[in-house]
Amino acid sequence: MTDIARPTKDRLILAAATLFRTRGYHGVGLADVLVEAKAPKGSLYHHFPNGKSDLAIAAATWASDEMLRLIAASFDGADTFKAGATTLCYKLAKLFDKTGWDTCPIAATLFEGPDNTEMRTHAAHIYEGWIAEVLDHAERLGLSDTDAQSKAEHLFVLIQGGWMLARARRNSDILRSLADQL
Amino acid sequence: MTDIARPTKDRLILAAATLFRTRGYHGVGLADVLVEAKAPKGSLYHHFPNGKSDLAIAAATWASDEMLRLIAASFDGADTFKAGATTLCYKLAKLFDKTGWDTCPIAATLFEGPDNTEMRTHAAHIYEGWIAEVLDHAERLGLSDTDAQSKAEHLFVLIQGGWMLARARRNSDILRSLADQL
DNA sequence: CGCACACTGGACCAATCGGTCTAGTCCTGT
DNA sequence: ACAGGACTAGACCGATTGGTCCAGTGTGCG
Repeated sequence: MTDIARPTKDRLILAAATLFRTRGYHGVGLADVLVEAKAPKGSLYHHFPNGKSDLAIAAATWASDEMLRLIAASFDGADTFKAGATTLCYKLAKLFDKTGWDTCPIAATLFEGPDNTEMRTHAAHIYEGWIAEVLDHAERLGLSDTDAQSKAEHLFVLIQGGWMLARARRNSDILRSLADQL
Repeated sequence: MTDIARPTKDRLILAAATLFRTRGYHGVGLADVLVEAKAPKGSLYHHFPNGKSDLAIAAATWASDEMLRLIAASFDGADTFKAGATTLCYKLAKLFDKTGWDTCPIAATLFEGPDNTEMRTHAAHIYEGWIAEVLDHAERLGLSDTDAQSKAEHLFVLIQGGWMLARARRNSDILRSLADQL
């Protein structure tokens, strides 16, 4: 609730994002997070009064912000939609190789949690945010409204599905070939 | 190990498949499965000596077989690859509406589990099986080898990503529009 | 100085986790 | 009839789970 994010809080979010991404919401115990973040339990419940679910939402939001930056960085210097999309796919392939074989952080963190409605709507909100970001760039690059919406959704679908196949194969090649399908 | 699958074993597999699909491997306790399957714990460990992980693999295999049947049913009466793929997408959309908003059963069951190498390789094997099944139909319908491989992978990616977006939106429309992208 | 408050540290808790074990029941072949 | 294995039934176990609680600690402000 304070204006400045504190180191401990950040460490918790980062640790949670990393762990949830690789092992899923239920697959990670608070103990794991606390060890990874080098923080005591008291701190966790100070910063996130609702405990694990609060932490999950914060972690997912953080991961989403990273993705939005990645999208922006890919499309900002692009002349065409396809060029931007291709750059994004290649950046994601690189990220995949670097971070290893994890799931989409949002799906791992929010979809799988308790029936918690808040989590699911937050996940949907995040995904629509990604599509909206792509859509903005698509329109800026000259696509018609309906075409832009369709293209943005299509890119989202390709990336999600491609990431999953890359994960199963432990090989990022498929991600790089995604742009050919646009 | 017997030749005939017994009702109790089937009930366990079915219950596990359903629960893992909706809440993920770690999100489901054995107690949940046993209640759903109306079976005691002794039966579970009789049929699946390695417990939860055995059960997960059996559930994933069962789910995969269902998917293979769905693919076959979609392509068997089709004249073109695109027609078969379209039918498959529509069948999946119907399935989505019927079963509700779950994840891909394989991903939910096997990806998220313990570091267990067996589980992950089994998941990869299952996915390649789906792609191979589509690939067979693609070649039968006249596509060249390389084209067929690419098309089969592309369809897999579209379906996985589309299902995820459908889940977030709780709306299967996107699945029906997938075939336009082929 | 000393008060207030944000934050840390970790002991502690009930509940639940996956898994083990054994006694009992059922069915089948002889 | 009876032996023996397949299967059921559930009590029980130690470990771990998410969560609570409070005594301390540091720091900034009066």
